[in-house]
Amino acid sequence: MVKQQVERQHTPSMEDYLEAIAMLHGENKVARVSQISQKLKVKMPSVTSALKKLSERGLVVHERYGYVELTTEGDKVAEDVVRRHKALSRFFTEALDIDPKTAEVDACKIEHVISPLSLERMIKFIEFTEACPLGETNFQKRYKYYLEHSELPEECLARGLERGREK
Amino acid sequence: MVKQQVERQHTPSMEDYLEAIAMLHGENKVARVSQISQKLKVKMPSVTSALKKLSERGLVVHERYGYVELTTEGDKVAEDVVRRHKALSRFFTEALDIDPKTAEVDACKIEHVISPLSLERMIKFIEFTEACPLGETNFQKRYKYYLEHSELPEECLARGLERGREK
DNA sequence: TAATATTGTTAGGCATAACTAACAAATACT
DNA sequence: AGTATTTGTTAGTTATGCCTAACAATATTA
Repeated sequence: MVKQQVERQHTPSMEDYLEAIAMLHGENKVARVSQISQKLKVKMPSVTSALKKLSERGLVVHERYGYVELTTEGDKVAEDVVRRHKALSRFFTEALDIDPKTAEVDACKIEHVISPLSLERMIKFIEFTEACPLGETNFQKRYKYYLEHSELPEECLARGLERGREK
Repeated sequence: MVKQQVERQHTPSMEDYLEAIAMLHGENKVARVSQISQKLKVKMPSVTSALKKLSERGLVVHERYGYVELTTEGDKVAEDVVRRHKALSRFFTEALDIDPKTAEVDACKIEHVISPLSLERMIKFIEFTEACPLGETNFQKRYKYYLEHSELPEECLARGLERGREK
């Protein structure tokens, strides 16, 4: 009788603002409207109006012409976005061998929509492949060979395993 | 001097409509406003207005109170969305061992934002693991063991490989 | 066929989230 | 200190994409 699926609390846009503010805090100690604007590639008035909404929701503190601070709650949300972002970016680069730039772009989009379960599985995937590379039969090595040559590496063929060929 | 990154042609919402219409065509031969409405969980007026836009863009043919058809162009777009959807869904279920329902939900979101490269890599990943399972040292088997037990399977430990421990 | 139910449309409203133009405050420079 | 530049805000516009309410066409059925 109660709403089953919890609605996402914040929009992708709001998450982007929080993430940018958190990153600027990490880089420069402080966050300013102009910097947020640059980082997110939106104009300053967009930032001002976003900050107004985030203030109302108790996620940031921002007084006119001043620095932008995250509240405890805002920081919690921001850190979670950053966590998702990093996990995705890492999964794309390390597991799928995607170039860092594309991985970044994709992480920026997907971080807002991926389910907690899928994210967790990607993290587990990376953990596992790192913990269990099995030396030269290394899965990732074989996978990357396949990516580069578009055909299977020898280890996959040279064992006379006829599994799966013609039924 | 020319725009580097090609803007996405259609919004997630428009892609959803096209995808739904293509699916209904597959299921029922015809697509109607009420069915699209049900499938996408939006009200009928939202469908009507979306169809108007899609008509203007030459992606669907829809005359008042009639069936909805895809143009050649519309079908091309729809099929591409479906392709992305299926690839993602498959990657989540088969590579990450995620339940089909969550995989569907995530595919529905991510299909609109993932880069062609990342998608292609996920497809390659599945192709590779299927073509090269390496029998009992099967990567996926070990990965699933790790998921279930939260610790590494014996094959990963029982080889006296000290790689990476301390330094 | 006339009444009813279903389906679809139109009109109008609302929230999000961007934008430009104009103005105001703060900072930097001479 | 006074002017110019940078930074930030306000006001107003636009586009997307949903919604409800009211109405219209189509389909069903008594």
